[in-house]
This record gives sequence, structure tokens and C-alpha cells, in this order.
Amino acid sequence: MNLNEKRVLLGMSGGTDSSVAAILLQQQGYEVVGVTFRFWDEQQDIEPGYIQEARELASHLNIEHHVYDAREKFQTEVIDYFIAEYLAGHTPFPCVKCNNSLKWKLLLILSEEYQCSKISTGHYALITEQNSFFYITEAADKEKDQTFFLWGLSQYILQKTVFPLGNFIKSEIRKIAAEKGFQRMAEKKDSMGICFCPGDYRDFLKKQESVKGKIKKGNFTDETGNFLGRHEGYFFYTIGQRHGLGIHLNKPVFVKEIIPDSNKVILAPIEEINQQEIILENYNLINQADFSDKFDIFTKINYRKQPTLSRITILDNLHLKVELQSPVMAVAPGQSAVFYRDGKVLGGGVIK
RNA sequence: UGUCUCAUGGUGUAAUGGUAGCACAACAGUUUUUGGUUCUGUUUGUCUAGGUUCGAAUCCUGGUGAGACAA
Repeated sequence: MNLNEKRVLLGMSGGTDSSVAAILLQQQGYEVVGVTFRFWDEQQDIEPGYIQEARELASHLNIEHHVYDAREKFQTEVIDYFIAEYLAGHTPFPCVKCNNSLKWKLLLILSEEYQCSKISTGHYALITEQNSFFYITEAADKEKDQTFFLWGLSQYILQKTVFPLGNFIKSEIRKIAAEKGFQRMAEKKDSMGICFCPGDYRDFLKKQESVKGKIKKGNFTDETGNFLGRHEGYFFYTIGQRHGLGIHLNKPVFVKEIIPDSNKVILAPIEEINQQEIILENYNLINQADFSDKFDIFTKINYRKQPTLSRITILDNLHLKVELQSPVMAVAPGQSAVFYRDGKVLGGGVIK
């Protein structure tokens, strides 16, 4: 295959970040090819506005632009997964699932189709190379750092990936957009929430045909099985949840465990829901030599939480054990645990 | 039936005759490319009818209700 060294395929969402990424890549001398994925639309038949915005921007910057309709793949890889996970009593992480099983795979395939040697996105992250290994590395903007979502990318992908935003902070990115004359782009609000499920995920679940027949009220109990109240259906709750239980015990209680088989949700006071050992599955480690029997790895189980010093043990091809030096709360199956050291992502996995 | 104790938001409780406060829940906002967490704010109350007092959740009387003891 003949790939052009200076051609880069950039995922363009139509938002501020990926738009400025296009500008920065051009400044770095890349020939940018833009692709906008159509993952999910509120209205099926109308071309959504973000596609038009991306197309206009590409035209302004004089770059080649493609639209890729990935709606069917997104449905099976992300939305169906999302629903199945909740029905299994887990807490899905759709953004990680999308990155791992869809977005980057498509970027890779399309990059070859368009003869691009590099892949790029508007993520706030960096890539560093060390001992011939490529590591996702924390961005300069610690507030916006998105490395937590990218732990699953393979070496083959990382070696081809460029993150032009990693050395900038958000306000600088907005400034660049404004300076280049994209005022409206500069003022766009940050995206937030799950892209296919604006608002409360519970409302989304209630609308799904595959879920409707399964909504059954059940019992809240304490850890010893004592009845505490009634709930609306186990998959409307998530580990660590405190509010919205419709139950008052004169002290705060949190969801500790969800048992789909008996439609039971177990509640406990905060000190009972902390955990110091986590089992991960479907892990991805960049270099196993990074891991020792010492507590020298920082593990994050939420992208905004402080990392916790920990020790990682490989159990088998699928499973890892994470021992934490201090307990963390709301460890929910389906969520990600990500390992860091010196700002580098050493790997991660899905909480079992 | 007799004696005693108690009655404050949705729940649990605090306030010596002087601004009815706290916790939990609920609601709203904040934060956020996941869920949850956090943070901020808001709503809601003195069982009832009288009396004493400048002033009553607080003291007095009746009623209603709950609990304990007695039988």
C-alpha cells in the first residue's frame, strides 16, 4: 500500500476542537483529509447540522472532506452494548466502547483508503515514544485531559496517531479559532453527556423496545437482606448512586450492588461501598515490563477523580487484579480503570 | 378501664417563655465527551380548641392520636 507520508486523516465532528486540530495540522505541514462520522442522529432523515459545519470548515481550509455513515455500526457496537450492559446490571462506558471498537477502527480503515499515513483527532492528549513503545500521554490542559477514554488503542494505531491539541489549553484553542475567523466555532459550547442519549439515560432506556417489557419494580435491601423499600427496576440504578432512590433512612445510603436475577438493589452506608481490590477484564497493557510487584502505578476509575497508588497483577490473558493503596468508592462493573505513571497511560481495562 | 410519657417539614430530631435549626429525602443549578459521586441553592413543619403572657413549640385546661406500665 502506498501511503502519503504527509497526508493525515482527521476525524472532524464539527466542533471547536477538531476544527482547530485541522488548522494546527495544516500549520505543521500536513495535508489534511477530513472525515465526519455520522454515528447517530436525532432525526433519521435529515442531515444533521454538524456535518454541514464540518463540510463548510473543510471547504474554508481547502481540505478534502468525506462523510461516513456509521449509524448501523454505531447501533450494534455502542447502543446495543449500552442497553445490554444496563440489563446485565452493569454501568456501561459508551465513549470508551466507541473509541475501542468503532471510531479508531474506522479511522484506520479509511486512512488507508485515502492514502493517509497518519490518523488524528481533536482529543486533548499527547503521544510519546519510549523504548519503541507508544504511550498516550496527558495533555497540557489537565482540566480537559481525555487520556482516560483512550486506554484501549493498539500500538499499531498509536504509532500512526497525531494529537495536535495536546500542548494547548482550551482557551488557547478557542482563541485560535477566533483568530482564524471562525468566531462561531470559537464560542461553541463543549459537548457533554452521551451523544446518543441527551439527558437522563433512564429516559433513553425506557424508550427502547428491548427494555420496555423488562421494567419491573423490585426491592431495595441492606447488606443482610432486610427490606428497605421499593425500586423502579434494577437497571435504573448504578453503583455508588445516592440520590433518586426515593428512600430516606436519615443517613445517606448508596447503591452497593445490583443483582439482576432477583431484581434486587442493595444499599449501604458510604463506608461499606468502598473497595480496595478490583478485577479487570479485556485489559490492554502497552508494555508488561512497566508493571512490577510494587505499588507504583496510579489507577484512575473516573476521569475526574484523583488517581490512587496501586499494584497490578496479571491473572490470565483476560484478567488483571488491581490492589489499591487506599479504598475508592463506586467501583462499577463496566466502567474503566486506567493506569498512569509519569503522565503516561500504561494501560487499562474494564471493571468486572 | 386506671396511671404515666409523648405529639415539631415527607422521615428522624433540636430549640431554658424571645428569629423554629440540623440531618436524611425531594427539587433546581453547577461540574462533565460515560454512569455515579461532589458542590451550591430552594421548597415543605410546631396535632386540635381554648387560656395565661408584651411575647407560647415551650406554661395551663379540654379534645384527638401514639406508646409504656397496671389490671
